[in-house]
Amino acid sequence: MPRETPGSARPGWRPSLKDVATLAGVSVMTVSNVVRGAPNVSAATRERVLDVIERVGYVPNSSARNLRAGRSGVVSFAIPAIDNSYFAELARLMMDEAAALGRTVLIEQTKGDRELERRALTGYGPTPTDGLVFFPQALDGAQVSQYAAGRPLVLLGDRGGQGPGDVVTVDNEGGAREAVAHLLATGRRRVAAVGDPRGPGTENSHRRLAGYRAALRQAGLPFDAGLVPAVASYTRAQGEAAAGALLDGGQPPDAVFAFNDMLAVGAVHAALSRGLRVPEDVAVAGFDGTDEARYCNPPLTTVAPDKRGIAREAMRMLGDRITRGDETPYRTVRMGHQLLVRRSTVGR
Amino acid sequence: MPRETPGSARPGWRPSLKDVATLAGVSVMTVSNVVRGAPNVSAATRERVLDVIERVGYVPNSSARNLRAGRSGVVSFAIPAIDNSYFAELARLMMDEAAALGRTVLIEQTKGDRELERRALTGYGPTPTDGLVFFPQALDGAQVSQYAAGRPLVLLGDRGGQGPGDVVTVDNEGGAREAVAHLLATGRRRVAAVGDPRGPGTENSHRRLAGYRAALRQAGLPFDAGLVPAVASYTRAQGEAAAGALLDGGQPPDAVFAFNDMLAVGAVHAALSRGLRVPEDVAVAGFDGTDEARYCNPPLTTVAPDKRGIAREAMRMLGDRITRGDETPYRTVRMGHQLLVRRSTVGR
DNA sequence: CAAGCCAAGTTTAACGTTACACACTCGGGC
DNA sequence: GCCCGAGTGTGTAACGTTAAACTTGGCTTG
Repeated sequence: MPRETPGSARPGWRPSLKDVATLAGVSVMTVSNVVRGAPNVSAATRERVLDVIERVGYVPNSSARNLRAGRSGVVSFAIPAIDNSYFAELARLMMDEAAALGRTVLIEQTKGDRELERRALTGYGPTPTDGLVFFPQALDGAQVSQYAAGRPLVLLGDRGGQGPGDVVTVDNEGGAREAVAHLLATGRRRVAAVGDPRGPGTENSHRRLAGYRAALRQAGLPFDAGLVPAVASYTRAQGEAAAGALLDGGQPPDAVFAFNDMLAVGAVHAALSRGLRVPEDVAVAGFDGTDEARYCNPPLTTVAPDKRGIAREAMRMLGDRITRGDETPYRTVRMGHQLLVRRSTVGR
Repeated sequence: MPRETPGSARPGWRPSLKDVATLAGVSVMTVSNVVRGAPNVSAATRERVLDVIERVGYVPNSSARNLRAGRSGVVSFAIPAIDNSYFAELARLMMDEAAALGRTVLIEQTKGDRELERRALTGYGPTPTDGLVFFPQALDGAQVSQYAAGRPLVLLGDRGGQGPGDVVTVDNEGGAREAVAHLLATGRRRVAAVGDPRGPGTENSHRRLAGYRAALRQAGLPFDAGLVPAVASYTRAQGEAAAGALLDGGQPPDAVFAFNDMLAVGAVHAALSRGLRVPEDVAVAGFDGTDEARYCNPPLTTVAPDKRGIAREAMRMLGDRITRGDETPYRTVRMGHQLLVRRSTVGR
């Protein structure tokens, strides 16, 4: 299916408006009008131009368009890792919501790296983006604020008070408290918390840890630092390692609350591979409400944020900032969550 | 952290080279030279310019750069769904490999939709891309060839003979055959194949089905269409439904070979939730070698393609087409795979 | 000491697109 | 017969960046 080429046909060559115009015997503007569906083009002319476009395989050059328009219609979704089921599902929803608003999503992996997070925030990089939805991990509020500097920004995850952008979050502390309270209600007394990322870490982790402590307090149980191991990342492997170490210890827990579903899946695996029964010997609960947790064996009890709601609100707020150049004070939206009780904590 | 703004400070305003130049008292080209690290700038001048850049928060406009350069450094990775663990893992690797080559990856979800696949191929859309790595699902070779028309293209997955672009694949038929042969070798006699997407579907599925049939043939077993249900998508839910229906039938299988890990996870879930034991009552094997399969309970036997190799080769070949305008005949690279035997087929 | 050369800049002209202002040609109303 | 407006279409300038050609002045070199 060879394409016609008015000029020299260099390898990567693509026809421009000008080429189409020449071939169709009209001006560049008329072709542009046809392409954009603008008025003031007769049916006959339109037909002729469309023929040529079809014939030479013209596709508008989005770089030129973006330059002209001053915006690209692309928003970045900056997350630690796309192969974390929660982020994969969230990414899918973000793309859906963005598409509904006529935007495209560019996924950027920050891997919890300061420099990569900085780059995502500043908008450095080969793709022009109009703003971003950002899940911070390495950077604190002040740094985020400094680097983003005026770019439309929506932050995912808890923030104490005013953030450097709009915030969409769930009640991390409440969700964690409910999950742990549920574990305690089923008679567990040594509940481990897996996911504390020592040091600054994400605000989310701190909230979930706070929820854990609150649940213990309400039940009149002491906080035991020995039941709260550090993890290097929120992966299945780290969950297995951390839970495994606890289970191999002198005073193993009778329940594990993992700060996300990846860790929880790892914890379940650690228990089962040691011949322990879940939930009889050790109950496991997670956070994220991923599909993976649902299909885990046993199915995983988990705190499920309203992911679609998060995606919808994030894209809506970001869109407002972009199109309206919205200068109103930053808002925080807290989406709902649900404790999905499954067999990993209550058995059959 | 307010930024200095020479002109009027409209909401979405960002400083350009010109603004920096004015403020620094040099020409635009000098600023450009500083930014790009080009020579012929004195240390003093460089210093002064960098100061201003820092002060006003200048970030290069990539639309203008891309327009000027005629390419964007962005490649698209078009897949059916990012929340399929295999694609999520592959996406991560693609991004890593691309970054090593100085490129960025834009993930596009086609959802097995003809129109979305067409858009990905033509490069329509707000983001300029230099080419794409494409996992076809709805479109056949001729259509792919027509729509891509000269764009650098790497196809993922089996193709009979010459494709409309470079091809990176694994031995789907061989992998499937090995997996099924393994099931048969453990004494299974009624092996179901879950994943046949009736109609055209992906070439991969057909190859895996061919491998399944080949293994049966080698073992002298008849092909039973009743053991090969259709699925609507390669998801956990479809795997559960398809396997569930088989297990609830009059002549349930004693093993299930699922065409990907998502389906396999669903199949395991279907079996366990019916009180069946895996692998004692029904063995389950998958395809993809995802991390999720490894952490499944019981851990899932799966055919693991060399995903990193796939990502590396795909990006390398695509890069060659882009930078060298490579016009050599299309090549096909077949990456290795490994049958990872785990407890879902052999027990303890 | 003229010729040449180098470093440190500047000027110019694109890349492809589109907003805006302008031009032309018909019919029809007065 | 002249003007007006609607319907079509064209020309110009600008978006921000950079390759390439050009300028300037100081310094080496034969």
